[in-house]
Amino acid sequence: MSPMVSLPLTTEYALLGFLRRQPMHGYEIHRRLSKSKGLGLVWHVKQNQLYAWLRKLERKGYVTTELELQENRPPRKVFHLTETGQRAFLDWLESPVIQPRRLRLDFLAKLYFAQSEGSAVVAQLIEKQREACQTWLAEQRSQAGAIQPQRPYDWLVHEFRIGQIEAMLSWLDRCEQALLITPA
Amino acid sequence: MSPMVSLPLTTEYALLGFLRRQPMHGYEIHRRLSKSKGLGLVWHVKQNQLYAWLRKLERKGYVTTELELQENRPPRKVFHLTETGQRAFLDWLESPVIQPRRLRLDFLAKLYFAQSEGSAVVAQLIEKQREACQTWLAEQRSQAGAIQPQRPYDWLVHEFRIGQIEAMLSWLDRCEQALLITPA
DNA sequence: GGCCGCATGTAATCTGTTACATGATTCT
DNA sequence: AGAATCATGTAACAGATTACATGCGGCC
Repeated sequence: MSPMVSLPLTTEYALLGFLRRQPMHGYEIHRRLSKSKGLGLVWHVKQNQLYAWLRKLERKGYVTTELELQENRPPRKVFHLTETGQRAFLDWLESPVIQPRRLRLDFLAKLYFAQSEGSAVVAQLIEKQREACQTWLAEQRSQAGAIQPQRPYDWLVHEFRIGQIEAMLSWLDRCEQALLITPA
Repeated sequence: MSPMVSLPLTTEYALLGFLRRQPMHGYEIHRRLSKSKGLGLVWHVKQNQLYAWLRKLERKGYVTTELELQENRPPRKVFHLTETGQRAFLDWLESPVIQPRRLRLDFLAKLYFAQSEGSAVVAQLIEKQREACQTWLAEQRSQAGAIQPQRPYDWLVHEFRIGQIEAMLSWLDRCEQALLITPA
């Protein structure tokens, strides 16, 4: 079902997503992420950590490197996505996030890359995530309902989560409208 | 303004909050946090990390320890809050969180401990946090408004944040009603 | 002359997780 | 007999952050 080798973090998948569009060197990836547009709005990486991740992706076989020599400039290490890397990325891209707090970074990153894959991928991602949100919502509502009135704090904790998830659900509707009803 | 010695994490302040109510040993703190009631709903700590933090708090002078010997049981290391520790805790308790994502853990923890300090503290904490939320909201709205229609993704990112912050604001109203209008 | 951009990295430090160690007692 | 509870910890590893290193070229 899921890939053998586990990459727990979004960060690494997001790097694969960048390399899927076109082979790139680390500095260039960092330059793009530093703009506050697109994924740069959501995801911030320190330069040296970026290089560390790229080396790790190479070690794991998700990318290969090619040295591009330049005159009067340091050589570039250009990273290319492998078949394995592509499969890992697409598996990640198509699965919804499994914790509400993961919407803020992980889901927004998935949505960003899904746009390049066409509206069918976007539509499916949104729909799967909506289902996950509805499951969380039902769970939190049932827990909130089971709380005795002597425990207002416990009730408020669940109410907080319920409010956040409800906001996610109506935002997912907005996503559909903005990305699917009006095709760019 | 803020305390000299920096404790960046909530976790440590929350420990101070526990010890403010009564001196306690590590195992007991862990036992209470393991119940899914009160702060245990929000904050989960691994046992060995808990011990690590308590040692750190002692090193920093926020707590002192006293060994409580028992028959047929391992001795307990009982932690007492110092003056310094108390001041650090109260400073933390009264300040709102400065990033929206900090509501989920940090603010809920502050609110939990504020309850023991009386309704004036609760009321002030909620009010300060409301103001912070309104500032964030205005900021996100102005950024969302400045986006060109060719960039629906960027707009959605801000819309996501706006929705989350709005939900926080109406939840803060619910907090006032649940904790202040109907006094426990 | 000094700083910024290009392009890559190493080293040290901090925080957190996992797994393991101890050793007595009480529960099943 | 084996597991769970009490009570504390160590050791090893994973992740991220900070600071520092290199070395050339162009700009002010």
